[in-house]
Amino acid sequence: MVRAPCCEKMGLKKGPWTPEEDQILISHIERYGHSNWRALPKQAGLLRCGKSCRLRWINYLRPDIKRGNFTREEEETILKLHEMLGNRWSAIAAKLPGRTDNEIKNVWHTHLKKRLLTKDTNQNSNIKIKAKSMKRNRDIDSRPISPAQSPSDFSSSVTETSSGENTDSYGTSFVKEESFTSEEFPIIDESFWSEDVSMDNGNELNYTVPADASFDAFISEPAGMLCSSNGDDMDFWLRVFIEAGEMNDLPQI
DNA sequence: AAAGCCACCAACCGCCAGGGG
DNA sequence: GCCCCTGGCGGTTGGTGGCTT
Repeated sequence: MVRAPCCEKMGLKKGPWTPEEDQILISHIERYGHSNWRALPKQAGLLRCGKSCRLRWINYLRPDIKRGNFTREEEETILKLHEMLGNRWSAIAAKLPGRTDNEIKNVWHTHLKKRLLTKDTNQNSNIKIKAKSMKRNRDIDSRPISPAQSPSDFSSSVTETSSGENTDSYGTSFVKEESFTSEEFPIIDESFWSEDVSMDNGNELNYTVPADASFDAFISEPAGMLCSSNGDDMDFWLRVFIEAGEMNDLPQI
């Protein structure tokens, strides 16, 4: 049996918000702000718990909320960011002005996940990508290691070309080879990472590289997925699957 | 026309981290 | 260091409306 919700316990209202409640909440926040969510409903005269008020405001009533369907660009951004960050909806939402984590989560579960699954199936689901040969349209030297570039500007989503080759948004080309799983990735010296955010994301391993790490430093390490970040801002990331011993295929820095 | 199914999405729940006493 | 409170997050649920049979 589930624990009785706090709202019910206190005789507070649950369920969909009425326009009247919305108006009360908006007026109150416009006038007094929302320094204390717990106290807010009482002050505003709402029979809701603070949590419910906060959620309603954050996800629906905030003036900067962007309504309407997600654009193709927004969906692509979500896919890229999800690939990088996993289910960190708030972090993804931070990169999409006017969109909420809840909204993004819903879009992911209702549209994007299915799209991804379909794509995976079509592409022979078990295929993993390995950076066998890398060609870049841009000189990798010109890429900032320091987080000064916007993520959308520097994200790299893998798409498949008609020739079966995969390219990212920079034209980095990947050759699909045999399948291999996370267990087969070489072990990384954990002392290298300033912040251990490693996680098992399906068959992939994700790591965060210190923002000030030199590119030399991290390509010298065999890795699954490599990212660089600076705090919350994931400004640069490089998606490479590298096998030990194949570093020669990487461009010289 | 009615029933069943499904997709969507707003809202809720439980957990966790951070801050203050 | 401990406890409590609060905000924030991600997972899940349930109501609603549209579609199919």
